Amino acid sequence: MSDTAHILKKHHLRQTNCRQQMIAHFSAHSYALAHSELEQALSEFDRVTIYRTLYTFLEKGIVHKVLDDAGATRYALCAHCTEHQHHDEHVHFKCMQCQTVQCIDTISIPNIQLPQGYSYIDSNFLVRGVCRQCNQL
Amino acid sequence: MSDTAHILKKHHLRQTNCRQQMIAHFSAHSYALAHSELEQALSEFDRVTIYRTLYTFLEKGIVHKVLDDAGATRYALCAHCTEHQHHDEHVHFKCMQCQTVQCIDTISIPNIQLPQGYSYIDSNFLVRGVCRQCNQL
DNA sequence: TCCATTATGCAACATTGTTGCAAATAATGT
DNA sequence: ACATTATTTGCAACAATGTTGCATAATGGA
Repeated sequence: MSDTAHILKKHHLRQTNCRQQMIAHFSAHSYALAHSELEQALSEFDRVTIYRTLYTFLEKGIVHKVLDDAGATRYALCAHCTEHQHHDEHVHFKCMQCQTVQCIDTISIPNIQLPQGYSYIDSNFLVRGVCRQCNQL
Repeated sequence: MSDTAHILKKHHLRQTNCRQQMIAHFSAHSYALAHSELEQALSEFDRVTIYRTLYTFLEKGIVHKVLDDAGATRYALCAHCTEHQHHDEHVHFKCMQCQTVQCIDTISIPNIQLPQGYSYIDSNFLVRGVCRQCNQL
């Protein structure tokens, strides 16, 4: 069974063309994808289907949301998420030159001490800078 | 001279009704405001004017962008920003109950060590949880 | 008060995201 | 292989968010 088929099966999702291709597309890219990029790359599917598939993947813990400083939400494959809980406490890095956003799995988000009375659910850490590839130009 | 007038003068901006009221509105709220909230509160002004004023304020370092996990961008007054550089390395806290996003000035973003080859510009740290007010219900 | 510059309002449009419903498809059991 | 059922998809329509061009109005300085 292919990798993409396996991921779908693991999460009790039906094997559909759109889902398989979306997972394949995520796997083929090391950076977070915005809806618009998926729409362009997978133009045989309807915009709405892509939105709904992203939503399904989010729910099941297949992808996680990546905040960007410029409007559109991006998504990236989860490494360790489950249907019950996302575990994405890693840093997201946005390169201001090539505009890509990637997950930096090697740095975990430092623990912070919230003020009295605040409780913690999760967090999202976006670092902006210039990535290795762009720095070497 | 009023506070709002002073802020505009400091940044060499003309004193206009919309700008003054926007700054006043920001000052009156301890949490980050989305465009839609400003539009509702300042309905005498055009949507476009509010967008452009936000853009101007961003440029001048009067407000900073606050990332939210749900679509729309929010903005909050800067404490220490200038036209030349934003200094917003504090934590933003989103309460999942009342949905407000506030700046937590008392916690600064911990320094993180990026992988080799990456350079740092700035960062944006969003913590999701439940705020003090909502926890006390 | 006049003038040059800048800001605003309006219209039009582009992008992003959502909802309802009918037709197509996937999984299941026979 | 086929029929049944539940789910997914495509389409249409819409809502929300964000952008651009241009004529008019307002601001600040001479």
